[in-house]
Amino acid sequence: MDQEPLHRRIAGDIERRIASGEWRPGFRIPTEAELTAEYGCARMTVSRAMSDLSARGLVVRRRRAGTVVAHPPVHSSALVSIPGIQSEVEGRGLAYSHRLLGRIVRPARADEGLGERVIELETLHLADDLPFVFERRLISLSAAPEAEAADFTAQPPGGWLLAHMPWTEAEHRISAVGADHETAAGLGLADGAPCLRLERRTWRDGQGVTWASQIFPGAAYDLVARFSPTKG
Amino acid sequence: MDQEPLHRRIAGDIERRIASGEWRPGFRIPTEAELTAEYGCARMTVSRAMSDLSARGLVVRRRRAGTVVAHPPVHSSALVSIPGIQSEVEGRGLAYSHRLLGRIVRPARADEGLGERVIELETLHLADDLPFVFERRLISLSAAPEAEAADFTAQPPGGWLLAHMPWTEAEHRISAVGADHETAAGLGLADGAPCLRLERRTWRDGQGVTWASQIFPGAAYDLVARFSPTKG
DNA sequence: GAGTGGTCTAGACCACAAT
DNA sequence: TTGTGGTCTAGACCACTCC
Repeated sequence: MDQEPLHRRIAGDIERRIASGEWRPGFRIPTEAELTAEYGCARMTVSRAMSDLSARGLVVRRRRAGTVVAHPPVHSSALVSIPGIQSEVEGRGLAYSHRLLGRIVRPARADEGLGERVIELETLHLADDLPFVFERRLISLSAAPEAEAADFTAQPPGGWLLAHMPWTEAEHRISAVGADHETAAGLGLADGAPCLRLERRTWRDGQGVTWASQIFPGAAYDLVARFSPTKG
Repeated sequence: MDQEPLHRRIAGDIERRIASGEWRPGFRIPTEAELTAEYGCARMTVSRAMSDLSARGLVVRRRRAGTVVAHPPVHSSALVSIPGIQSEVEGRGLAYSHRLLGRIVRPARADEGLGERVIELETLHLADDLPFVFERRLISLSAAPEAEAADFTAQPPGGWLLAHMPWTEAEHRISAVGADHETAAGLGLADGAPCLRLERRTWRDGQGVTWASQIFPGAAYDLVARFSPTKG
């Protein structure tokens, strides 16, 4: 009967009226006192429902002014799923494999933000033995000294890092580039073919751990982002 | 002194210990009862702090088992900011303008999911009078009949829609493409130059409203996504 | 069975902003 | 001034699930 908590029922009722267009952006929602009376519950229960809606950006609450339905964002944000390559490949029902193309250890440049020494790796990721992603990666040996002894032919760098150095902060940059000669050769494309580049930087406790540039053939790959203000 | 609510101070304290690595993934956090004693407050206050952390994915809570620090996601998601072009341009301190290059009204194709008739628009967006984005857009005249009479030379289609048909659901697709001849001409690029394509579909209450394909010069544009499990 | 989180109550005081 | 949300209390009962 009563599985759904009351605060979620209240939030859901309001959400439905917003989604259906019955309550348009700018519409002033009943006050907590009114909703408390309507549902016959304590004010804190209504308050929790409204706080949840507010946290999800569906409504805007201001003291004295009351609660109004939010306007859809001009600068909208959407959750984009940043794929782990291996799980991405396997999720498509293909066999994942990888080849380590290059590995050197060298001093880090100051602008790399990765400490004193880095290991520099080039990896080709394959799906059913066909090239899928060309990856260049730097790993900070200050942050992850164990990386110097790791066998990156057995485990790709991304997987190794996930297991050994979980990050606490990440930044991704998505851009379009033409494949340079080396990348084009690795992926079997024409020089200059449009590719999606995903750059990823991660930190652990403020210290730079790794930088990676992953290049996907443009024709074969999409990032999809969904945003639904009414569905979290 | 006491501006910060107690529940946020509690959440912040815990967050800091997770971010610093003091409490690693899997670590079992003190129970609500223990935290209640530690902070000398009511249990609901602690509960709210922990619920917030849980909603943000920093911790996982299970009855009887207690609350543990969450493992970082394998398949991570990040919030990517999807720009409104005008605000993007103005945010860079440049002057925004636009030119309507084409406009026709025609029957919709079934696979477009936009009702019976659509208006098809081609718009060039400029920053300081230099081409910045080439946009192709379809607007459903079933969902937005007023669009047929709108003056899209005065207001760009995106801005008009935001004002007249706020969406409730959106999907974005990010990919890399080579500029076709028309796009290249519009943006002043060589044919086939790598570009970032942002496709956007929006719905209002389940009904398709618009589809847009916005093409950014690859060299001039990045989408940035940040993810920080410790900072929301 | 007992420890844990999930929800809810019926109050209270305070901060803020519109009037 | 006063209406509104923001926070907090000190309890309570319940639902899980591990032991």
